[in-house]
Amino acid sequence: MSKCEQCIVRQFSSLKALNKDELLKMANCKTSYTIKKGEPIFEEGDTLKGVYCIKDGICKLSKLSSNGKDQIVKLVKSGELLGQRSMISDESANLSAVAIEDMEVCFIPKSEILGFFDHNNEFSMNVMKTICGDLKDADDHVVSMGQKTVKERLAETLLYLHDTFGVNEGGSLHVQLSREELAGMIGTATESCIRLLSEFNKLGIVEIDGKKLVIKDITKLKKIAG
Amino acid sequence: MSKCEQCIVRQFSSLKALNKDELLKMANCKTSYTIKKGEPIFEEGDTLKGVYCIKDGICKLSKLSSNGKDQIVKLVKSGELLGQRSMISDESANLSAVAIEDMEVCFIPKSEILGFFDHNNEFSMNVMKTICGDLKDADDHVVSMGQKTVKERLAETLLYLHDTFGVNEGGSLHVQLSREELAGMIGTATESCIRLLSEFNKLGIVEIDGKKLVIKDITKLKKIAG
DNA sequence: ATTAAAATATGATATATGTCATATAAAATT
DNA sequence: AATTTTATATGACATATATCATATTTTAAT
Repeated sequence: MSKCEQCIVRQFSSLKALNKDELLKMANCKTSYTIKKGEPIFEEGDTLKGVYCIKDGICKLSKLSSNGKDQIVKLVKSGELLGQRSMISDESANLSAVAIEDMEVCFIPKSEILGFFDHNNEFSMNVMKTICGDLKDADDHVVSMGQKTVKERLAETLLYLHDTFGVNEGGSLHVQLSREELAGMIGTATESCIRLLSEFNKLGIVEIDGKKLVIKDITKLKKIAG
Repeated sequence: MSKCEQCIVRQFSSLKALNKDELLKMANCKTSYTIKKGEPIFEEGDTLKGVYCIKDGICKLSKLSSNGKDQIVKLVKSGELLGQRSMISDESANLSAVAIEDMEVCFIPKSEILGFFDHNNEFSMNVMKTICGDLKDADDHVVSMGQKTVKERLAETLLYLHDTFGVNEGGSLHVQLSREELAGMIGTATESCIRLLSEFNKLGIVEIDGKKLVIKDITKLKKIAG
């Protein structure tokens, strides 16, 4: 069982407010998991008994719509916590969390986290700020979905992937989504997504090599995103 | 200066956790406003120096998109607080709040609210739960925007207005939005919104009398909303 | 290595939605 | 009451996007 003190998650998440004692206590009750690409951490409707610390890897948070398609609401990377909202609202998960690359996560039981809430004000405030940030992002997402065209949203999404998750050696976006997943982020049909990517490719904005996408003209992309 | 103890807002909002002393203290530093239909409470980008208690009336929270149109993200009614997120994130307002009917609101300075945060755990927890509820709603909103057609979203929105704000004597929806505003909620052009309303009218689903909309066949509407 | 399955790509076409023009109705102003 | 402005409504048309079909490429399974 590894310690929580040196864990990368501490530096970024609300957990940075925890002191040595609290971290030790947490290390004792956590469970570590490895999750393979494509596997779920939890599914919408699941009753979560705690939160998940993402130590490594990236996952998608999505929800199945009545049309049978998955809308991806958010991507989450290492250093973040999953399931905070469900825990606070005391509701089942509203979204499914599925790994889009191999992941390492730790599960921390609800009781432990709720204990921190009562005794560590800074921690509570951190969680609250995180959720407020998520709310702002979600509101902006609604505006974008309601007012922008698919093309604008594709441009916006590519920029988001670039800025949030960075690029590999060679310059391709680090997050490698299938066309279906990319379409699921944008809120469009897979074919439309493919077509627009081809268009961006022909315009010299994006270079396509299978799942590897290289942004060649970020200025144009920003102009399109509006 | 009226008291906060009997105020309707207390029953519904996070403020129900406040004790008599806290309410008295709050009553002493609050300012009451009357806001006429169409007037803003605050605009996106404004620096808020506190939160607003909605005592009476309804307002829209919206954001201007790069296409020059306003997307309405949420409607807020009496019993709710405005500006909590900005206060916690310590950021300027992300959305504009504009009255869609005459309103009575009270302004409570930031310092006052932040004091409650430190000393009243139940209050903090209430605020957190409210914001978590907003986040869930916003996520669902994103899914709906991304995956549903304009017709489905119109049906959904009419049902939301019906269920959340109720109907007048005569059965018409209590919230009376202009067609432009309704379109702004759905994320579509005003003409498309008008056209689909006409279609619903011809199908006997909605009765139209100017701004007054009566839902005649809620079952069909639910079926369309999906 | 061969085969099967899945993902990507593209064309053809249907449909939904946006835009522009214009008419009518309602509301506000003089 | 008359006039102007604004909101609602509808038609005509352009465009964006979805759907269906099919080819090709990539990945997985045997």
